[in-house]
Amino acid sequence: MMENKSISDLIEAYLKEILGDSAQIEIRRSEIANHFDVVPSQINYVIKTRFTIQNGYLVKSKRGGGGYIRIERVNLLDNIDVLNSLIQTIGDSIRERDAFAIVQTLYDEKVITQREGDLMLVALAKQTLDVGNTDVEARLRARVLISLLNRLRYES
Amino acid sequence: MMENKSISDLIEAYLKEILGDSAQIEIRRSEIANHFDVVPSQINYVIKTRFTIQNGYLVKSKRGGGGYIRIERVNLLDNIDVLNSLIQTIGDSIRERDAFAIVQTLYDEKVITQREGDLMLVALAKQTLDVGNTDVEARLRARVLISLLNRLRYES
DNA sequence: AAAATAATGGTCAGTATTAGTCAGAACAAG
DNA sequence: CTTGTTCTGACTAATACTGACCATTATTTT
Repeated sequence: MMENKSISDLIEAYLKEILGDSAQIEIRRSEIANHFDVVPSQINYVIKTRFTIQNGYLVKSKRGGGGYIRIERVNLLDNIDVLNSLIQTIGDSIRERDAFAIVQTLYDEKVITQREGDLMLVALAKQTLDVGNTDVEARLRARVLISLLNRLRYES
Repeated sequence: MMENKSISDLIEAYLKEILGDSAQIEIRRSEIANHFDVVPSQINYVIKTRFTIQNGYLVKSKRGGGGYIRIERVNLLDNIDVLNSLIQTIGDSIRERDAFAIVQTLYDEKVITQREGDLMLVALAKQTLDVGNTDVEARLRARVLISLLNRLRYES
């Protein structure tokens, strides 16, 4: 077993080094690329493979003058099991009443507050998502609900 | 790491600084431009991108001798007129970035908590609402956002 | 008054400066 | 050799900045 780390590994370690105890860092893609003498897009590769939400990182960026890439460490919450099992029952399509039941479950399990639940209900309501096609609407609802559930897995 | 802000960011911060707790300020475009050593039209750029109604600001101006640009801070939900004009600018279609700006403003005004804002953001995100058609997506986003706003409006 | 001039701000298209995407080449492990 | 990972670069997208030209209002001159 060789100790030969890839450059991507070194970049990962470097970023985590300067992250240190900070909640977040802002870097310039070209600077990091320059520092390691690689093409800029490799920084995207490193971020995409090593700073995912599953690993507890949120990444945001801005282009143009004064642009940056911000890497933020987030706390993964411990309701993951509840959320995972709920996401599984959704599939790629869900009716309004079933979505509402899931929100109710979240509230019962104290994963969300009442107000958060109310906002979720509005976003999932037939009235809001109706696009004239019941199938499309149910798929859309599933996407919205899954996005919401995934967001509940962590906090910034 | 380093804070590499663009000049537009600095101008934005400066204007918000002198705005302070005041309801409004009146500036001279050429003065600000001079202060930061940029062309006057960049002030228009900063205002157009950072002091929109979505961001919670109303801007009026007058040309000619004694001309000025007035920047006024407004509350989105408290003021019926402001909310109506906001909903009007949303219309039946809105881009992700404009929707995000509105949610940010609601958070800044303490109308919603950070977590509520985060949930709203994912419900409005391109990733969530993308249905393969940009127009349909933007219309959906408008409906979701207006539903959420109305929910917040009639709650308090 | 009317006309000219001065003193403002507005618009828009073009350039500059960042980051993102994606397909494919290069490389490493089995 | 096969498969999965790393690395590259051409192309794309988003944001910032600039300057020439336009529009509006106030002031001065005739």
